[in-house]
Amino acid sequence: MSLPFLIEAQAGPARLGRISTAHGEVETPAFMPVGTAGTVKAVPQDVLEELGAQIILGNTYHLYLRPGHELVRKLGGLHRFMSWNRALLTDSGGFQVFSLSELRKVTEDGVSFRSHLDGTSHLFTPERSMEIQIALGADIVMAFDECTEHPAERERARQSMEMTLRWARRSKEYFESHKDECPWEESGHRDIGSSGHPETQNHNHLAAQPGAALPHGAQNRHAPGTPAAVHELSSPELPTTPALFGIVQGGMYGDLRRESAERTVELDFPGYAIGGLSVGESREKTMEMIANALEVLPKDKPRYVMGVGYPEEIVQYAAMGVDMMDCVLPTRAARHGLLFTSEGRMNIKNARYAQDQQPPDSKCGCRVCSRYTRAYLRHLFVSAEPLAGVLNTVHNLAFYLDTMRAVRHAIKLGDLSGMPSRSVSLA
RNA sequence: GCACAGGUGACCGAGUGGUUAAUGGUAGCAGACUGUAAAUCUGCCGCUCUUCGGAGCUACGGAGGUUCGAAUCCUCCCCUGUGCA
Repeated sequence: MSLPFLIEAQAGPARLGRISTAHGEVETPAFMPVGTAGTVKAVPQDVLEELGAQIILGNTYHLYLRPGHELVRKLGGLHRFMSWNRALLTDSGGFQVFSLSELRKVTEDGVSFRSHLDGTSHLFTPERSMEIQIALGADIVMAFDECTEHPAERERARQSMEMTLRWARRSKEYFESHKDECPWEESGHRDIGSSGHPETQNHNHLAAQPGAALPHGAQNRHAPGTPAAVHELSSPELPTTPALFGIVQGGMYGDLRRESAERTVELDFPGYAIGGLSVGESREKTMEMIANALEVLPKDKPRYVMGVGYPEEIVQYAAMGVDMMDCVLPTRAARHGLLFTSEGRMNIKNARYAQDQQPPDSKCGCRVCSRYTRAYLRHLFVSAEPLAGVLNTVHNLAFYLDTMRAVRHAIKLGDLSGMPSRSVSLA
C-alpha cells in the first residue's frame, strides 16, 4: 500500500531522499529518463544501469496501442518484457489528452482517441488507464488527468482542474480494488534474469573506461565492481503492489494550484505529481506554480514535477524541494544533435566542430566523453548514422543523471549554492 | 563520319515565348525541441548593397539572331550519351 520514502538530509527546502520500490531504491532528487514505448530511445538497458538510472518511465497510451497491455501482462509485465528490473513509472495517458489534441475528444467519462498509428478509435477513462497500468505493472502509476492547455482562461483552468480531481478519485477507486492484479511474481519480481541474484543498486556508474565493453547478458547486467546490495539492511518493507500518485493541475493560477494540491492530498496518495507545466509559459511562471503546489503538498511524500526540464531548471526545482522529474528533452534533443554540457548547450552538427578533437564535455566522465571527439560525433550526426543518436543520448542522460547526483551530494553537504543553476532566462 | 537524344544554379532534375533569380529533391548553413504522433520540424541557400519594405547586378554550354519580351524560337560552333559505320 505505502511507498516507503525516507528523507535523509535537507538543505533548505531541498531534500535528499530514498524511495524503496519492489524493484530497487530510487535516490532523490531523481531524474527519470523517459522510455515511452518500452525503451529509452537509443539506449540499451545495461547502459542505463551503468549511467545510474534507477527509475525510468513508460507510457500507457503507447504501450496500450502497441504491443498491447494484455500482451505485456501475459509476458510478465513491463519490467520483464523490457528486461529492466529497476523501478518503473508509467504515465497515465493523460498527457496524450494534451499532445494529441487533433485526435481526441474529452468528455466527463474520459477521452476518446484516434490512434496515431492506424486511426482506430479508443476510449480512455480513469478506470481504463488504471487497468492498463496495472497490467503493465510499473512501481509507480499515475492518476488519469487532463493536462490543461496553455493559455487557459481561469474558468477553463478551474473546470479542467475539477475534472482532474474527479478523475483522480475514480483512478484511486479502481486502482485500490485492482492493484493486486499486477503481473509481479510472488517474490521473483526482483529478478528478471535466471540467476536468482537479487537486484542490486549500481553506484558505480562512472566506472566506465574508454574501450570497456558493454556488459551483456542477464547475469552480467551490473557494472563490474558494484558493491552488492549496499542498502539491503536499511531497506524498509518493500511494496507488494504498485503505488498510485495523484496529479496537481490548475493551469497558471497559483490559488487553483494550491486548491488542486489541497484537494488531491485529501484523496490521500503515497506521492504527488505537479502536472501541466512547461506547456509554453515562462520559467518564472513554472516556478511560481511549483512553489504554490509545494507549499501544500505533504513534506513526507515524494513530489514529482512532470515533464521538466533543462539541466539548470531541474537543479532549481530540486532546490525548491522537488523529488522527482522526468523529461524527454535529454533524449529527444540528443537525437536532434543538441548536447548538454557543463559549458552550456552544444549543437554538435555545427560546422565549427568538424575538426574539433575535444570530447563533447571535458568535465564529463561518461563513456562517450571519455572516448569520442566532437569531430567524430558531428560526422556521425551529419551522416545520419544510428550511432549518433545512441552516443548523443548516452551523453545527455549521463549529464542529467550526473547533475542530479551532484545535487544530491550538495544536499547531503547542506549547501546547494555551488550548483550551476544559472538564472533561467526568459525567451 | 552519319543518325538520334541531350547540355538549367554545388549535384540530380522540372520548366519549353512574358506573373522566372528560375518547381522539386539532395548536399550545405543555422535555429527550435521540456509527463515523446519527433533519428522530427523550421528558416536560409547566384552576387552586392539595405533604413530589412526593398534596390541593383549577373545567370539556364558558347556566339550571333528573331521578338516589345528568350532558359524557352532560328543559325553556327563546342561538348556529352546511345546506336550505326
